[in-house]
Amino acid sequence: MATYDQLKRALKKEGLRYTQQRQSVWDELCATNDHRDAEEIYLDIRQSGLNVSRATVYRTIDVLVKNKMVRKLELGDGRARYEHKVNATHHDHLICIQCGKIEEFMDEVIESRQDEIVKKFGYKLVRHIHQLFIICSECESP
Amino acid sequence: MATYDQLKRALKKEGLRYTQQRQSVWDELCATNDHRDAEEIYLDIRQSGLNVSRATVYRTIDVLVKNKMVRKLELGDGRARYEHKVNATHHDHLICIQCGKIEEFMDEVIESRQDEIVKKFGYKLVRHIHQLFIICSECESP
DNA sequence: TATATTCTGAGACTCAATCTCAATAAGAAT
DNA sequence: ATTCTTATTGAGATTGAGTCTCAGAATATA
Repeated sequence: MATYDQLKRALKKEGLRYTQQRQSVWDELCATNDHRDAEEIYLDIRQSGLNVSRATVYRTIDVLVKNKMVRKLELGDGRARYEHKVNATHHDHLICIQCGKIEEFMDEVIESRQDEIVKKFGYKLVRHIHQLFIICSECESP
Repeated sequence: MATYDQLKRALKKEGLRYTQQRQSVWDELCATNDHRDAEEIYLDIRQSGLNVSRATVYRTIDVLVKNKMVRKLELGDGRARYEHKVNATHHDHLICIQCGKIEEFMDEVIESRQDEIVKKFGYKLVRHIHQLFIICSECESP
């Protein structure tokens, strides 16, 4: 497993033990490039024959997010989505308000404008959320 | 009251009755330029001697948001914030992750880049969220 | 192997937001 | 103004994502 060491390292850094359940959560997150919520991840783990509790799924995801192995997406609908960051470069999201499809975009001009804005205020940028809510081509003309 | 007609018009458009409670919620929202959550607005209404239930506060805010009289802000902490849009121009937000202070910014370059990105995908932009989470100058060097 | 410590899971709990439904109020008709 | 119809309100129940609890299980250390 390619991401085996990465998990072990993160857990060690946090002073946490390496367990089968934590590996299962990480494996499931890496299994797809989807943007799933915690419940979907929980169900997909059970689907694959393993048994990890909801509590452990949430707890493990928190550790992974803290260690930047997983990104948490807040779309404003009350359910956070998660995506693994293995081999991923920075990007933001386009979200179809009809079908829920999520796509990624990245724009250097926007990135640098953000830095300038924050600088002008005399602040320090920690992170940003940039989401474009759209109607995708399939939903527009089905 | 300057915003009396605006409320009446919106309610009529929605086929809803004009009531004292709905006026109170709208008044309270217009009373400040803060970014308050529903509970704060509810408490501030009670503070001012009026009595409107939490349910009515939530229900009225929904109508106001739908009619673009109020903007709903999702900061990812589970509590939506609201700001009235009387005499307001479009802007996005800078949020201090230390003290919670919210400031506004607007950048034409970013706005047009957004349009171009969406256009390139062949999609239709409906709305966007752009939030810069920062540490403000007071929090950085207190 | 014994002992200490962390982890897990089931379900209780939290909290913002929504829903229910009987009582009340608004608006229309007379 | 009074009556009638229908929408609105409020108190509290409910929902649902996420967190917490704690006894039992698993892991690490002596």
